[in-house]
Order: sequence, then structure tokens, then C-alpha cells
Amino acid sequence: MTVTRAGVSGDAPFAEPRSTSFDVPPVDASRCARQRVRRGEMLFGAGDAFHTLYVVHAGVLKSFTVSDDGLTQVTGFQIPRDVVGLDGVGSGRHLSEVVALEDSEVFVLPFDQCQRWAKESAHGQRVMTRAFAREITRSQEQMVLLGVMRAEQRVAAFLLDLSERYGRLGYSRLRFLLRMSRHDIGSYLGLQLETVSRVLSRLHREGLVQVQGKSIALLDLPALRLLVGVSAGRLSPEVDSILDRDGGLPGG
Amino acid sequence: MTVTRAGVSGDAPFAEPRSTSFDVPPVDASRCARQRVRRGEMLFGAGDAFHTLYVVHAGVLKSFTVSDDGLTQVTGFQIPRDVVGLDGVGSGRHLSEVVALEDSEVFVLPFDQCQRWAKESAHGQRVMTRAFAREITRSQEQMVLLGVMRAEQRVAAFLLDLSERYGRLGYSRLRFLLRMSRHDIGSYLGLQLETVSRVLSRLHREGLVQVQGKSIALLDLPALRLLVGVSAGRLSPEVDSILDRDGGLPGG
DNA sequence: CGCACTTTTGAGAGTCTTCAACGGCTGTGG
DNA sequence: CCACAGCCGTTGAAGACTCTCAAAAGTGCG
Repeated sequence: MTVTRAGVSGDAPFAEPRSTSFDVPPVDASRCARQRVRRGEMLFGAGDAFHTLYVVHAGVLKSFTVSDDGLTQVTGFQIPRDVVGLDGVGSGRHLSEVVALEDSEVFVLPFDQCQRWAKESAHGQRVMTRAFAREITRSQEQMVLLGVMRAEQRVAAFLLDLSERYGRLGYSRLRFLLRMSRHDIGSYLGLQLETVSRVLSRLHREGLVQVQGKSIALLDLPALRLLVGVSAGRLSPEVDSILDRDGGLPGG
Repeated sequence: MTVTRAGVSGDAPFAEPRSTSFDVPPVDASRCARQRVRRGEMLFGAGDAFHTLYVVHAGVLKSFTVSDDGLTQVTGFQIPRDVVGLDGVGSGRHLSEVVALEDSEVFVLPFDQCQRWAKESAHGQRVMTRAFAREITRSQEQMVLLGVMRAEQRVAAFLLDLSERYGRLGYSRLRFLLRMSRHDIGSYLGLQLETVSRVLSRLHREGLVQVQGKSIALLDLPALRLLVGVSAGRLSPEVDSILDRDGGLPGG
């Protein structure tokens, strides 16, 4: 799958029948610029100038850091409502690269506009702060995963995380598709692709999950949770944020 | 070393001869509340309500997550000018715990005050945003370290990171003290303490470093950098932030 | 429909961990 | 001031887990 660069095509704001609001800037998704990113296309690359945040509207993306020698490390997978691009805030350049794993669409949120929004509205500030905070929390959890968990636990944690996130979007928590390759999963979890494959096979044999290529069914959620251990960071339903007085997400 | 809870003693704002400004809220350190944290004392614990950020003024702290079953994972070591407490922003409760590794002092920055500052001043917003961004960048680099590096590389990267940070503070980049135990280092790097000890011994034998208990001397910086590989995330001098028009830090 | 990539599975090697023992250092109390 | 207890650090040996190399089957895109 060759990576190409996404053309900025649909970047003119246009309205849509139902206002799909999300908990990230700007408030109103219906009048927000969008951009399509086809499977294999790159949303932005490492070293690109940063001036825009994105929120996934449809599809799945993967983020990964690129070392000077070409080695890569996947840092996350983004599904609808996830924010993309925060890695560029610090230096003004993107440290990581983002590619679509399937035909996707993202909302385009110029960062200076976000900043203005945060400055002018208390709600805006809350939302922006929370976006940052989530990224920090997520990274911290991933650090625990990479630091203390063994292969089987990492894979289980990965599946439970996806399950939870799809669930929050209104999709099934028990059956979903792994849009990313075993290689990508391995890179994300600090494992080799063979190890990922073996662990999935083992979990299948043991009846905890059912795997058929990219199709996954979680057969025994409690056992999976037990496996991960109460020990390693909460992949559990979100705690309410002190920043979040604006509550949950509509529909889903 | 038993962990006790730090009493809120010096929390009344008081002035100081020279204004030690730092690049984090509030602007003026000279009129900022402070708090002493003695060796082994806890600045805050996991689950504690979050309402305050801290900036290390003197000393060294360690942050670590605490699992339900009591297992811990060190998430970072903080030296002067580092921000502490951002992990609590997301949920309103601290997810991690912070303990002083030596007698230390921190500036106390009520978060709502920071928020107000960010809202009212462009400079404040930049500084706050950058504080968040740094935390994200740092976590991302740690993810790479934990995900793709081997023990020797992790330890070398750890030493180079400390070297760089001490250097930025005006201390020697070549000789410094490891205030934390081998156990803490291991926890931070996703290794066992024995592995850390062994690697340090090996690096010593090979002439890259000189280790005597907690005292470290980096004898061959280029070799250490080579070992880490250009591959794994930049632990190199900071890129300038687009958020940072306020420049460097005053005297180290 | 075929080529290329992905996934699975096996076998052996390597790294890191685990268990264990020993010496050193530190802080405390007599 | 010295003795002691507890923690820290080092080192060894065996074992566990993951990686590497390799081959074959499966899948999907063009």
C-alpha cells in the first residue's frame, strides 16, 4: 500500500443535513471545513509545518513517528471523534506522520482559530484543554502498557481499548474490524508482528476471542480484563472531567 | 525511605531577592507561592483532587502511576523548571503520584489561575499551551524508547536525556548524580533493576561512562548517541516552538 | 485472475527476567 | 563512636519470553 499525499480537496466549509457536533473545536461541525483522505494517503508528514488540528469524522487513521533512518513506530490509531495533530503544537512542526487506513474524512481546524476560540469562550478553553489532557492521559497509559505488560496483556489491552472506543461511538464492543495490519499493531504495542499473530491465535484457542484475519470478536470480556489485570492503567469508561461540564456526546 | 505526605507549609506567597522567572505560569516567580517537599515526602498522591500545577524550583521529584494492586510505574523524573501535575487535568484527579527524591521546593500554581492567565494574556496562553505540548512530546518520545529500544539503548538514552536537561539548567552535561535508585530507573525504562545495573556496568567496562553508585560521568557522548541511534526520537536540543516568542531562560 | 502483501506457524537464538547471594552504604540508637 | 538493621547495588546462573529467520497459506487489490 503506497503512501501518497492527501490533496486538500474538500477544504471549503459546507453544511450538512444533521449537525454532527463533537466535543472538540470548533463547536459546530456542520460549518467546518473537511478533508478527505483516501486509504494509504498521508494527512501530514513528519517535519511538515503545523498549523492545523484535525478531528476524525469517518474512517481510521494511524499516527507514527519516523526516525531519521526510516524506522517507524506507531503511536496511535484514530477513529471518529479522535483528535489528530497535537504532536505539532510543541515545535511548530509535526513530529509524527498520519496516514489513512481506509478512506476517511477529517474536520479541519486551524490551530490559531482554536486558540482564539479557547481565549474567547470558557467552553472553548475547556474543550481545548481537555483535548490536550486526553492526549497526555493516553500517552501515559501507553507508557504503562509498554513498560510493564507482557505480549499477551498488551494485545488484550489493545483489543479492550478499541472495544471501548468503538462502543462509545455506538458500534459493537464485541465485534469489529482491525483496520490496521499485524505489523502496525506490533509497532504500536512494541512487539513483532509474529508475536501479535501468535498471541491472537492463542487467545482464539483459549476461547477469549475469535479471530479471522481482520475480523475480531471478543468472546470473554471479563477474562480479557482479568488478563490485562486491574493492575495496568484504566482502559475503563471515562472519568468525568472537571473541565467537562458540557457532558456527553450526542447520538452515537 | 518511607513516603510521607508533604505538609502545605510555605504556601503563602512571599517575595525573594532576585526574580527567578521561568517559562511557566505565573509569569513572576518572585511572588509565587512555594512549597517545600522533603526527601521521601509526597507532593500529591494518586486519586487526590487536582487543582494545582507545580513547577520544580529546586531538587528532584519522581512521578509514577499506581495500579489498583499497588504496582507502580515511574513515568518521569522532574528537575528544576519542569512542570508537575498535568496528569490531573483530564479527570480532575491525579492519576499519578509525585514524591521528592531529595529535599525540594516547588512553585504552587493554582490551575484556575493558570487558566485565567491563559485567557487574559497571549503570552499566558502560549506558555500554558507549550506546557501541555511538552508533556505530549515527552510522552511520545518515551513511547518510542519503550517500544523499540533495547536495554542498552534505553539506559544510554536516559543518561543523554538527563545530561541534556541538566545542561540546559547550566549544570554539567558530563557529570551528575543519579538521584533515583536503580529500581526507579528500571521502572521508568521498562527494565528490571538488575538489568539497569548490568548495563551501567557494561557501559563502564566499555569506557562510555564512569559509574560509581549514584555518581555518573559521561566519557564518550558521541558513542552514547551512536548507541541510541539516530533512530530513536530526538533527545537533542529543543526545537524552537512556534508558541515561544518569549525566548530562553535567564541564567542557569 | 494473478501478483504482492499479509498472516500464520515452526524452530532456534538472544535478550531480559527471575532467583539468589554478597558487600556496601546510610541512618539510627545505644 | 560504634553496632546494627534495612535498603541499595552488583554479579551469577538458570529460565522465560520475545525476536529472528524461514516457509507456506491466505487475502485483496489492481
